[in-house]
Amino acid sequence: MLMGKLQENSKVYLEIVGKLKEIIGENQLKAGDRLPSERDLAEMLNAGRSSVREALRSLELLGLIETRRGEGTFISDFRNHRLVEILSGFILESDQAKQDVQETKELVEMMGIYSLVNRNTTVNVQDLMNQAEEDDSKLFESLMNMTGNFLLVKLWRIVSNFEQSLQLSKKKVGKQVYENLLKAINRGDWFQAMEIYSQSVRNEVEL
Amino acid sequence: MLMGKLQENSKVYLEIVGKLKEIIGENQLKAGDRLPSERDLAEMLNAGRSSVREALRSLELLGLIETRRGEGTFISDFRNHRLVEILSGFILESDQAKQDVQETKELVEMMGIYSLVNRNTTVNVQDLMNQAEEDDSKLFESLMNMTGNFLLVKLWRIVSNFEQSLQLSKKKVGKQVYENLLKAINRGDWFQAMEIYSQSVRNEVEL
DNA sequence: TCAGATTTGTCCGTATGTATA
DNA sequence: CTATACATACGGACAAATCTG
Repeated sequence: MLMGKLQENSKVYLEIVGKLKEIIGENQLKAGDRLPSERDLAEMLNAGRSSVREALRSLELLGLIETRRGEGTFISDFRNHRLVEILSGFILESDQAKQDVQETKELVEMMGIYSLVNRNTTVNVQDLMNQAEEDDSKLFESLMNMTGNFLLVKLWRIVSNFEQSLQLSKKKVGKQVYENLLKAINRGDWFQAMEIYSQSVRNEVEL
Repeated sequence: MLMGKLQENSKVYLEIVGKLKEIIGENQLKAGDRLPSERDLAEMLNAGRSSVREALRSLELLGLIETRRGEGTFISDFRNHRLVEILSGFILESDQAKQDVQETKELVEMMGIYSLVNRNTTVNVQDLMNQAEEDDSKLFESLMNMTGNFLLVKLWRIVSNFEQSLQLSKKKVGKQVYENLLKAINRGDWFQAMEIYSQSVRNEVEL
């Protein structure tokens, strides 16, 4: 029956989701690594194959794993979750949710900027400006990476993917703004950096 | 076999997820409304009950629907989706991101403070100080709630819970510090507010 | 209180498509 | 080509919870 705790209110497939999380963490499984087969998992966790499948499907929809018929189940890269399209289809009618997504992304970006200044990071202005030529997102992804805070990087990716799938209108930002922002970071002037971001990069959120 | 399109590479449960979205849309189903039973859905969509369950479970894990034994399956408030919790749970469990947890929590708190100032929020100093008496976390949870940004609140809860489970040592912060912080927020002086937080509340992070 | 119907929860058996050695 | 391993999918069976009359 697979009873994780004393009083188990949770359902078997939820317990399995938790177990899978532990398995991934303990074995340090990375993207591309293979999970045990459904039957092995069912035996390991003392549960039915259907319950295992329900757990695996749930995680597959989230984009955390990928199952290929005849091969097995594999950890996928968090960046590849097509979950956002599915979820955004459901929450599309909620303007509040959209607004939260955009605002959160902007807050995460501000966190990154603050973190960079706080660590006295010197950024390569020229390189980053070239990346901004292609796509504004590239610039911020690089900035997030430079913080060295992986959690922040992953949070940014999630929210950024979400924002793109929601097709929110984005403000057009001039090159000069970014250059000033980067220079402020290099000067260690976080007050100025935050001002620039807040006033020139952020999208206005009507209150 | 349920073939939605001509050549379908997609799996049955994914088609069912799509169909469910249509059913919800066409019938204008709102939070609390009941979906057809699993067996009815299986018959309607010409699929097996197991496949229907896989689809329903996936949506349940996301927090988009809720199933209750003996009753049925019901639409949830989409604002309560659990995307962030689930993804973050896996990210935190897997990566060595644990070292980033504390920093990220502090960044989230700073962004919350920034958001409050940015929205010209006036906080009730006395109430919040009382909450801080019990537990410092209470104070910040209330502050995050006041931002009105659901995602930010969720992020804070996740990171905060995880930080507690890591049993990190926390700095002891005096009452006067919090009072000054709250007053700075009410003055709209975010520079001062951030300085107070940064210097007196944050734990030093060795670089 | 009670009995019967409905619904989800869980597991199992079987058949099949696919990839690999 | 064969054999094995694996996911995909369906349907049956029974348990447990809930609802209805």
